[in-house]
Amino acid sequence: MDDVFRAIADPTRRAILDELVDRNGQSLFEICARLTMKHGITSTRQAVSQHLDVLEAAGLVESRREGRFKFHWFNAQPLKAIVARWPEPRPKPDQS
Amino acid sequence: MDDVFRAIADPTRRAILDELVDRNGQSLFEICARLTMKHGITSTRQAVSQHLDVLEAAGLVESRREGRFKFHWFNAQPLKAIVARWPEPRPKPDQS
DNA sequence: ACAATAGGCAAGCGTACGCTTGCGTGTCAA
DNA sequence: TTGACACGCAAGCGTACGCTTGCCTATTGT
Repeated sequence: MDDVFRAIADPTRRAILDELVDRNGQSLFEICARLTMKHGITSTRQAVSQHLDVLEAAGLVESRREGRFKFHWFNAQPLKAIVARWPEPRPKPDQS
Repeated sequence: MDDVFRAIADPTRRAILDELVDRNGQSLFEICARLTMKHGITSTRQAVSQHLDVLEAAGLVESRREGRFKFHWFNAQPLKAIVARWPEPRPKPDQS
């Protein structure tokens, strides 16, 4: 659970999730290309690969190796626990 | 929006939100006491104060000064945009 | 076979972050 | 008035994080 919060703390990783939602099952190179094209992120392939490792450790991304490609899929389930954690408390009283 | 992700990335700040949900409108000292009692967090008052600044910058906490006390209230609204950001994409195909 | 492609591993670097420490400010009570 | 209490400000420190660089492995195509 801690890993999920850490994973979505970085803007580049959030952009990766955005791109996987837009097109699921991308390879590492596809993700790199989309990050530079659509988000202006010029990070190296290794940097993106490390981000994907963090996302995968958080359960937000699943991957599968096929030949020389490694495809990545988004998994939204860990995010749902975030909002469920903090229910609405008694509201703040107005100053009077 | 970026501030929200950064704010909930830290476990101490998440514990602060937990305590504010449990009892809304606490002062800084109350929060410090609860963190040590219920979470084993021994951070200084200044550390907790800085955490509250981050939470307030993210819109997750509102505060009001009354006399020599500063009371804090939780605001869950910024959290709702998180789950709404990443809708469920086409699912990952099973290997066959 | 051999070159090109897709990706992995590990070390190093700079910065940001969480935290402490020391001191200052304002409020309340005796 | 004076001391105690609740909190703020700012500088410094150590660590973790994001990123690069260099080199290596494996798969594909010609």
